[in-house]
Amino acid sequence: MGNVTIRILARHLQLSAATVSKALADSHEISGPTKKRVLEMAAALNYTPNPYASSLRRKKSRTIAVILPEVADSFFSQAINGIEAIAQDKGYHVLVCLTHERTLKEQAILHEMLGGRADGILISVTSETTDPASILELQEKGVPVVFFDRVCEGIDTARIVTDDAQSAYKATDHLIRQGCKQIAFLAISEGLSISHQRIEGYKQALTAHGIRFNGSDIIPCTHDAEENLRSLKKIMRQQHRPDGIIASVEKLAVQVYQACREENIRIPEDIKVIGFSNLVTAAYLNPALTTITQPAFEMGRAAASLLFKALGNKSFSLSQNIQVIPSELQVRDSTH
Amino acid sequence: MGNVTIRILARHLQLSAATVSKALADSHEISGPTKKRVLEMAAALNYTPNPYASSLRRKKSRTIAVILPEVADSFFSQAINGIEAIAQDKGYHVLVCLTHERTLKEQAILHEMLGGRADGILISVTSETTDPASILELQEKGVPVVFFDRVCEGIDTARIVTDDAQSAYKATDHLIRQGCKQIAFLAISEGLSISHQRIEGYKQALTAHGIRFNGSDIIPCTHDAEENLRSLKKIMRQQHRPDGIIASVEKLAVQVYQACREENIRIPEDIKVIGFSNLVTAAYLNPALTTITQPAFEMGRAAASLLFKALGNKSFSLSQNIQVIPSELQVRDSTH
DNA sequence: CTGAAAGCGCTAACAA
DNA sequence: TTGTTAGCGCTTTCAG
Repeated sequence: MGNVTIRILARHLQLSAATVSKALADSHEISGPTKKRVLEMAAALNYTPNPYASSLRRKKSRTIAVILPEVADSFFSQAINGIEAIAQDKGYHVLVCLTHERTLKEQAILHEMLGGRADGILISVTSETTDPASILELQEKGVPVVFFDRVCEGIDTARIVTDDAQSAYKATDHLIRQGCKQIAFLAISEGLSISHQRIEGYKQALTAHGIRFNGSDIIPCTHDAEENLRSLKKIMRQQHRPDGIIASVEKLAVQVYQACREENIRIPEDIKVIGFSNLVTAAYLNPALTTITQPAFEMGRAAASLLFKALGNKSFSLSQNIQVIPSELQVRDSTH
Repeated sequence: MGNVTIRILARHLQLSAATVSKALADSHEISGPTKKRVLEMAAALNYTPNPYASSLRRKKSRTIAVILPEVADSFFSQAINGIEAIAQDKGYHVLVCLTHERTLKEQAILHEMLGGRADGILISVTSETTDPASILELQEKGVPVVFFDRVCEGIDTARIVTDDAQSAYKATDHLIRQGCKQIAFLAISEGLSISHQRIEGYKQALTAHGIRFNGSDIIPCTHDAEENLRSLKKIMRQQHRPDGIIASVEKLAVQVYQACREENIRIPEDIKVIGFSNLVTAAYLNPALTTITQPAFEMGRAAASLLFKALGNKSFSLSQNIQVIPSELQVRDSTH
């Protein structure tokens, strides 16, 4: 490819490769005039460094990996935006790796990271993840790992989360105050800590209002939209249909609307709905959806910032570093 | 980091590094038993290859870069999902680079790519991009570039687009048939080919129906939501308010809803609205939004597939390779 | 079928 | 302040 390398630059300048390298790195060992000459020649020959040679030599990649279940919902999209913004600012690159909610894929990706592809990892685990082994392994290798949103128990590292339990409490409390007597909670994988937290908050709110918790009000949902829709519609047709629903993730909220429409159930008259969601369109839905809005962008930024702190300062400990960024209850028509 | 390298593996196995390398690559030069021994040892020592050493040596990174304006809307999110799916399948990694709609940032990223960070590029240009120079430069270096959605004129390479002109035609035609007499077209940067195409389709539909095109019905919009909202509200307050609106990108559709609400304009009674959008919630908006739905995921997949074809076969020419994946008009209440 | 040797492009000791 | 040298970990001739 006749690529221009540091050696070629050096030859043109009658300098050594080392000098050129240092000059490009703006090292204090190099004189002003030389730096200037080097920079000019680099521009003239359109020099671009080979990042992999540098990575190999320095044993750092200036790349972070973001490992996510999927990028097709508002939360993760917004989070990526936040992460990328910080990374770009620090001169880092962002590798996006999707697990498609599969632990196996996740483990494969994590294992691969042992090779040093990324200097640090931001991860939101799959809903199946239970085994922390591959993450521990990375940590032992000295690769900092920061969890955001979906954390994995059994690993002591930084976590950026939102106040899941409290938010669920607020949501439930709100529904009860709006007159709901039987509130269904649409849950994804119970293994997931956010799921667990949200369920806890839900239970506590029930208790606080003297309502007995009924296990069958927790509706386990899947990642199969069709399947969810079927179960939701079935619930809507029941004798004792719930009069309130909490959708613990964005997709489920949309599916509730769909189920209600297909079964001719009116929101909020027949059933009140609240969703954990970052939909920009929440206010314009029919009816406007009451949401627990998560600070996705901020969580992304916070997670990345923390990771870069760890990257910049080897003695900085991520351990026990838990940041809780509160979500916001935005009351709209679906719970009137 | 006491990392286990091919040399260490070799020492443990009493083999040479070359043999181990070949065995790991499943080379036909290596005997079955040896391969097996190597693989077992690799697993036992938890060997993970250093991707950068390999990249440096082979001059390919098994990485593609996706360069996008932003990832915060449904179209690009879905596209990334499609791209990542294919890339993962091919054993490639995906670097996501955001330009934040800035040409300068875009050029910097593109220029950096000359260093060989990625083997191929998928790009959807910013709305400001006019200068194809940095992209040409990459092509000259032999880095395949595939455009998707937002293409840049003046460069001969593969493009995955949707039928922008036709879609806009259909949208306009639909509004006219629904009785609209004055249709406003909310445009983003006119330099952008998709914008241009869509405006063309709009004009043609007007002409086909014998309606005179009025330049002031093209409303230029920005990336500043506040600003757009202000201009939209101003339009809503006009004497001769349009009775139909085409939002040429997703964000603008949402802003129209907002403006209408704040100005007490009823959709579809006072004004009919249609949006280019991939919102999963379109059907549940108030009123349900008539959309031109783009095949985002498919476009992502198609773009990635094409790129990998070029990557896999150096003699495969991306030139003149234009794939048009049609969008779909989904009629809903906002144009009734 | 296996191994020795060279080198991808860069950087970091160390010497001058 | 600049240069020499070695080597990051891997792959690829080429020789055995």
